[in-house]
Amino acid sequence: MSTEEITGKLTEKGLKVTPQRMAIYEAIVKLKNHPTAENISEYIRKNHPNISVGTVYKVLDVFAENRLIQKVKTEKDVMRYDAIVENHHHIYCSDSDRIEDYFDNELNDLLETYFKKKKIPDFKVEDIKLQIIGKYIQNNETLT
Amino acid sequence: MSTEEITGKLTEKGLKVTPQRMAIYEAIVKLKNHPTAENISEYIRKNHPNISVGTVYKVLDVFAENRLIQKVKTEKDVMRYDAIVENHHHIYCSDSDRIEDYFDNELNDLLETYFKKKKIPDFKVEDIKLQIIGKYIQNNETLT
DNA sequence: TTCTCAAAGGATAATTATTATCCTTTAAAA
DNA sequence: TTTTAAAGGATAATAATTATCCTTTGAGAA
Repeated sequence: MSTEEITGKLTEKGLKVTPQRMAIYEAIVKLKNHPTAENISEYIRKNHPNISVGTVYKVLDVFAENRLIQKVKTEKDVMRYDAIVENHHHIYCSDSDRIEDYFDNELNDLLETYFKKKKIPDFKVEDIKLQIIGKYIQNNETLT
Repeated sequence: MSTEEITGKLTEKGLKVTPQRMAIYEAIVKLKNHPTAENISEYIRKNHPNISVGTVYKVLDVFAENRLIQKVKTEKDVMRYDAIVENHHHIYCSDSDRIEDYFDNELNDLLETYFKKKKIPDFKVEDIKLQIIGKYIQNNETLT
């Protein structure tokens, strides 16, 4: 993602463009596996050694409020962040902290259709997210 | 849920039956809206004023490990707990901390069928949970 | 370009939920 | 009844996050 694109996203939301925000946004995009605030801090420290941890948290909050990123729910007590805000789901590995994005428009359509038919009383559905929990299988059986 | 039933659940898992565990299990069952450890502490304090907070956390962890209860993922930094371990989903209210259970076997079948057909490469699905996010609508318009 | 100032950042302290420690108590099997 | 590993209580420690408060800066106005 280019500097201009990020600048665009920020100004679009009426947010000041600062080097800190640029660096943090870039970091979330670049870091895979839905980084924590600490992952992000560590990553940006390489090129911006003087961005404080507090700032990282503040910026992440501002971004989440403005739907530039989203928070990812986990069973652990660390928050994780996702640069992708388009409708998608998450694959949780049940024996590691790996979290992958899962895109599936066919599934989205299926769910939309389903909940259009099957209403939940007194409730207006805004969004549906799947947590797909399971295990990654290494095909290492042929190796020793 | 009766004392005998709870005792049964504990012994079934090879867990010692203690007054603390009984009280905590009862509390989770009784408290709606997926209580936090603090909600539970507060609740049991009425009848068991000397159960310490540490014990509540320890017991909740033991219960979760033994699948007597489950942890509920939220975007906040407090863990919440659910006495229901059967396959079900959660409805998250987007403007309060309300979390409701959602049971729907038709939906479960639909998802099972779908993921039987549509494999995720190198991944074995163990469980699928929906987070249904939206708003409860009060029908108070006729009232003033 | 310079000025202005609300918004943003830095450093640090404070908070909050949770976990660890360590000694005491107790459930439950012998 | 005895035994003992497991469980609980009190308290301290940890770790993630939030608040504070002063300084700096982005960006619009002059």
